[in-house]
Amino acid sequence: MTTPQLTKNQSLVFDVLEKAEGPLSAYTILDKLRDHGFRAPLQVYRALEKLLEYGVVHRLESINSFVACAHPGENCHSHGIVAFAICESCGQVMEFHDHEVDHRLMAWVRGQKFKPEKTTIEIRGLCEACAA
Amino acid sequence: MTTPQLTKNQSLVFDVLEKAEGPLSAYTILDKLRDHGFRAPLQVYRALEKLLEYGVVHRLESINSFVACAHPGENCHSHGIVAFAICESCGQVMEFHDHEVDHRLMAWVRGQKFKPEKTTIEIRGLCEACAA
DNA sequence: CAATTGATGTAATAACATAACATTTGCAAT
DNA sequence: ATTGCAAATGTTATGTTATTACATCAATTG
Repeated sequence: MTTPQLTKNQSLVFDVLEKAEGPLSAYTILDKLRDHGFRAPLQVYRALEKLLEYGVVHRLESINSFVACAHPGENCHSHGIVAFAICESCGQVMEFHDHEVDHRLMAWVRGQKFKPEKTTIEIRGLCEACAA
Repeated sequence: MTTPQLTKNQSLVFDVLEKAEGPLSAYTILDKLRDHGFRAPLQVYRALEKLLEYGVVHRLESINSFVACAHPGENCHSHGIVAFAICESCGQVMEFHDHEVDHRLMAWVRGQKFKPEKTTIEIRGLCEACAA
């Protein structure tokens, strides 16, 4: 499954996220795109919806923000569950994957006959630089 | 660390959550407590803040809702990372703990010298009954 | 060209959360 | 008992995040 050609709005939103230092809220993205004609939140949310679907952007549930996938070119959906470490001081996000974690979680849900659709793993804390 | 005596508002909020079938939003809790004199969101959020601190209530980040801890009497904070399976159809929540998952995640953050404060693991999908 | 589909534009509103400030309550120290 | 403090509460207003509803536009296809 490859990423389709992005539309104009999708490209604009994606570019903003890619150039950002860290995660951005939808409204922050909106503000950054006012000059490009964006006027309403929905323009951002609709683009984000597609970008999430394509796996090129992640949503950070615990901080209501969005971040470009750390694996440009690859399809993140194929890496198993994505985990994030989010620095509460500087906002920097580290993305990682751990197959053993995936395996344990999936073993648990299988035991419950639970059918997983979307899994969130987010660790909030302080990055090395900020903890010092 | 034992749970202190709850205040009036804290007790009211906690009782609502305990009697609920599943997670509730802060505003749903507010509505259920109008008869008991609640008028403003802050009354709910302030109580929730304490209940979260005491570990008797959990916040589900991915659905902006709150749920009573599944281990009444025990202190949930001592169980390590709490994970949730949330049924998107019926809203039911299952709470579980997996020490191996904790171990893997903590090993990863240690490697990054990241200092974790709060970790979220939420699996959304369909429970056995709803998947049928 | 008509019909369908997906993308976009716009306004309004819903849902979630906090800031700021005033007041009250519980309780320890004197 | 009274003072002083910390925690809890009450209230209004506002800030932030997300969606509904409806109109329009563009590309594709039968």
